[in-house]
Amino acid sequence: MPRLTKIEDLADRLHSTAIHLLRQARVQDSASGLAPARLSALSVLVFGGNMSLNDLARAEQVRPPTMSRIVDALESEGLARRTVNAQDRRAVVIEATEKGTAILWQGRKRRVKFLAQHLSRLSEEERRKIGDAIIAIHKAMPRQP
Amino acid sequence: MPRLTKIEDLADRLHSTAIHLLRQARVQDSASGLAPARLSALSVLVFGGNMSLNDLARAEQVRPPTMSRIVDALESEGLARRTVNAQDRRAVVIEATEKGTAILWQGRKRRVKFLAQHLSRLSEEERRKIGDAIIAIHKAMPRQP
DNA sequence: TGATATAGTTAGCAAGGCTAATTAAACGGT
DNA sequence: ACCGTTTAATTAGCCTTGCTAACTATATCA
Repeated sequence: MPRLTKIEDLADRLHSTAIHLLRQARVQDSASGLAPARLSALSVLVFGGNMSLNDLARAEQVRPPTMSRIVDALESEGLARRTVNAQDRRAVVIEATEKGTAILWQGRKRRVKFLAQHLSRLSEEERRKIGDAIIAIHKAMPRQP
Repeated sequence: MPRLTKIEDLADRLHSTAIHLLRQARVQDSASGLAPARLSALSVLVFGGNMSLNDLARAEQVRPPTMSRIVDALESEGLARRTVNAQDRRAVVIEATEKGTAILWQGRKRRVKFLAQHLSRLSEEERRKIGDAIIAIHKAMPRQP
């Protein structure tokens, strides 16, 4: 067993906690009837707005061919649509349809409600601590370019 | 836009923060040269100790056939081995090899070091807040049976 | 002993990750 | 104005990882 400094020990527990939390929240997603990568891409579209395929691939940390296929699936399910960008006719603009937006909001509500139910069992004080920690974590881990 | 209560707003931000944090940490994993599911299963073996295939599948929230194939891959890479359980000859005991254990520790160190580097930019006070929040989150989200 | 239950594997399918190669459009230097 | 280069997206083809259904082997128990 390697020796861990205090900060590394904190990092380790933070890491495990994040894994544990998302693993539980993810269970709610099956109710959407959408496969994980499709749900995640749709989420970026709904909350990030219309964007090109390359932008969407970058946001999801996958390669363009992978995203192209995911968008194919979303289109065939009527959840997103492609239009050509008039300024640059090589590029496409991908947008969520109304149906896609609605499905995504339902799923988001399920996840958030699930977490909120658990958080509601804590005291005001404990929830304040979590809020403080979120601010600190965002300070420590800046958005990637 | 739906109205969010304070608790749901906290849940939402907690959720996004966890996604963001793990997305960044995950980048470190490619250095291990191991596919994600294999790395994760190996991690359970190293930190959870030897166990049966069903136990390992349950721990990873996958079905036994999926885990059977992942263990096949780990075995063929010399990272884990199967032995028959002498008490119940239907069952197998899966254990990490020395090589598997070493590779896992290296990867874990990379992830933790990465997070620790970011956390080290915070004040003692901010890190204490994160530690407090981890305790509260564990209280709110109990381990699954 | 024989029916049933349990542990694991095999077979076959779908989703989602990749690289390499292709197509079409835009850009840029001469 | 042209031709070479770059860029956006897609196509083709591979691997990994998820699933269910069906099978084998062993254990359990009435």
